[in-house]
Amino acid sequence: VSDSARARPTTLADVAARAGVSRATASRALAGDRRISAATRASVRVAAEALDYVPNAAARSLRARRTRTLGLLLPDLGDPVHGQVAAGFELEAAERGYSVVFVAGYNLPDAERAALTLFREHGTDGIAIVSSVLEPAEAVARARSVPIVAVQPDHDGLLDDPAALPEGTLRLDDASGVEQAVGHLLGLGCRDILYLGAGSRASTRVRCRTAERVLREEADLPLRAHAVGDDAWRAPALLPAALEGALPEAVLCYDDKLALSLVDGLRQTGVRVPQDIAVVGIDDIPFAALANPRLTTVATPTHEMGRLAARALAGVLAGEDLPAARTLPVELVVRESTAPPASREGRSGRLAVAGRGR
Amino acid sequence: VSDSARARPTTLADVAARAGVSRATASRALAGDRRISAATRASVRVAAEALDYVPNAAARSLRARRTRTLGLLLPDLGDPVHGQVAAGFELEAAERGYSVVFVAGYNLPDAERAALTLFREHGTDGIAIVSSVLEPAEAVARARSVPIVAVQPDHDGLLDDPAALPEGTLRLDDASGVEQAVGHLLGLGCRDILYLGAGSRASTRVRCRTAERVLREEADLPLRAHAVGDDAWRAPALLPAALEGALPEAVLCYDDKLALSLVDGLRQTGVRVPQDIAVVGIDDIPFAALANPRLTTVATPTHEMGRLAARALAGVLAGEDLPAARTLPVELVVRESTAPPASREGRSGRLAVAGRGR
DNA sequence: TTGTATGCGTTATCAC
DNA sequence: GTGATAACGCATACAA
Repeated sequence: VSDSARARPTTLADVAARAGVSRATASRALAGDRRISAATRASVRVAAEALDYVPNAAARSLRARRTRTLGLLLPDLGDPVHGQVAAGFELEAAERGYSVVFVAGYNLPDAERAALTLFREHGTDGIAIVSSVLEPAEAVARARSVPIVAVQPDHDGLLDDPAALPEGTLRLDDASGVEQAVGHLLGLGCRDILYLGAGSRASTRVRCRTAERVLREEADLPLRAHAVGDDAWRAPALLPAALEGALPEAVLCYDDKLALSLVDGLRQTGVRVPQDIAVVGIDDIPFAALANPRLTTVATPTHEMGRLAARALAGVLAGEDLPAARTLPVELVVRESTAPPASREGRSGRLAVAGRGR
Repeated sequence: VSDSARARPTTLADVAARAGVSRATASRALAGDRRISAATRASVRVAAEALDYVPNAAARSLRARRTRTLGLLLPDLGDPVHGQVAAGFELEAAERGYSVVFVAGYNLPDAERAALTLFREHGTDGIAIVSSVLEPAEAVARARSVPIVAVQPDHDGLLDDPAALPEGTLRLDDASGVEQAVGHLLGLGCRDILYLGAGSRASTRVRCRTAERVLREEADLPLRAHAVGDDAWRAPALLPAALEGALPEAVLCYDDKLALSLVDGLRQTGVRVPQDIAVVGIDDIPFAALANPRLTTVATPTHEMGRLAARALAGVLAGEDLPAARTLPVELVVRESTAPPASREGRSGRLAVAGRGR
């Protein structure tokens, strides 16, 4: 923190002076403008180097009317899934010369609105919203004609019309994931299946519906369902109670966090997975593969989804069209937490054992 | 994306015109300047509201020479620990009216340098660097007199002079954590202890040294040590080999990721934790508590550390002094992955059983 | 190929 | 209490 360091930062004018050219020429030279002679370009570059010149982004943005900045709104940076999306987004953005402003919205509509306003202030050239609870129409309106892509949206309208997604939307093939999971359980011979949801927003309800439909169509069986709070996974001991007393043969959980927590809660009550009950998660976070038993789950390309979001925005800003809404494939990974109920004669555990399957 | 939306955004001049005042007055009114009459302030506010005015951050920054933006440099947004730090940082920053630009540096010196240059371009008012491999002196120099705090630094100089940390540095009490962990293992009766490091940067070596010292001082025992790559935790099956053939009584791992992965790898080879070997991690990520066996680990206040970093920067920008380097307390959480070797008569497993303790 | 001049939207300095 | 005006640092339309 020396005095000289505190001095006024070097500007383009300084560089121009040192190179003996006008500011305009210096500007063009540093931009690599082919109209400037190679010799001049080189000397300007040398001067800039010597003075340790770094352009002022604010001034550039003000003049150029673009910031080379992207905004990313997501529920929570600390969440393993969203962290992964964020990492992919930042990586792709950086590779394309964009920096990223992150805002956490915690699934709060007002926080999300505030984030979009913040992006407007900062003049972000593009916006990605992950798992947003705002209706797409509102989000687009608030983006003020700045390109926006929705990643795995979670607004209520999803329930009414899942197909009506704006351009640029990126989502996981939840339906396929749930189908694969339920199909797997059915193949194992499970008939009494429960869906354990987290929260009551659209995404969990859509998954529940899909599970219900698949179970009905493929086996003419009813689905049991129960929902716990968004943070219920933090209290594993309370989770077995969500199984409604009667232990199902299998549980499909909203995500891996919940599944891993449920497995732990069950262990506390003496219920063994998969011997007494099968558990499936969704996401395939790294710890799903390290759990004991290793978790059977639906692998989702979260990092890639982040990259694709940034790539789509960079594409638009490079003059391309925003790609049509896209659904990314997911794949069931069968591990140890699921097994045929055949192996479950003499199930143990404090919970009552009662099949509700027909 | 209507044409009207694409139109030039409303500026302060528009607001001023609508309110029938000058731009200067409008600016002051919106800033809540007490010299402007309450009536005028109100009418300007109404006009701004009506026109949906949002100030232009670039223009403001250019003129005001501050951006109300903070830069956060960390190794990887997708990592559970750093994600937690990032979440805390963003939360505290937002509460204090700062937005955050994130850059991932992946422990690459050049990437970290580039990030600091980026922050300079953007004129961030403050900078936090998490787990940076740059020497503090270089980081401070590159910050160009912008306040900078180092969170849990990881530069090589740490090895020579752990005490020489610049103001504002925030770090975990690694020494205490390792002491508690080793003390716990010693108390359990473990004599043959191995430290399993990740990578070869300073932080893991410091932990190794501390473990060595504690073991020597408290029990006059030698420490075995082995290091695997930064990403070795992704391949659990390969980890047991790092135990050097002879199964130690206990393993202290660089972090929870590695510990959980090791436990999984051991399970594949038929070695039971904690019956055959005790495993301790560091961090207490959420999944440490959900593992089977639940992981004994050193809990670190990662989210809080992020908050403190943002708070320190906001404090400096509000005129306070940068707080002195601070070491945050950590606490051992004893769970299921550690047990007395007494219970280990007849250890099983494919690995040779050979104590090297005296 | 290079230079001159202007304006981006805001805040701050001065005057009234 | 309010208004005119300058300046922040850069990119670009226009001139040469």
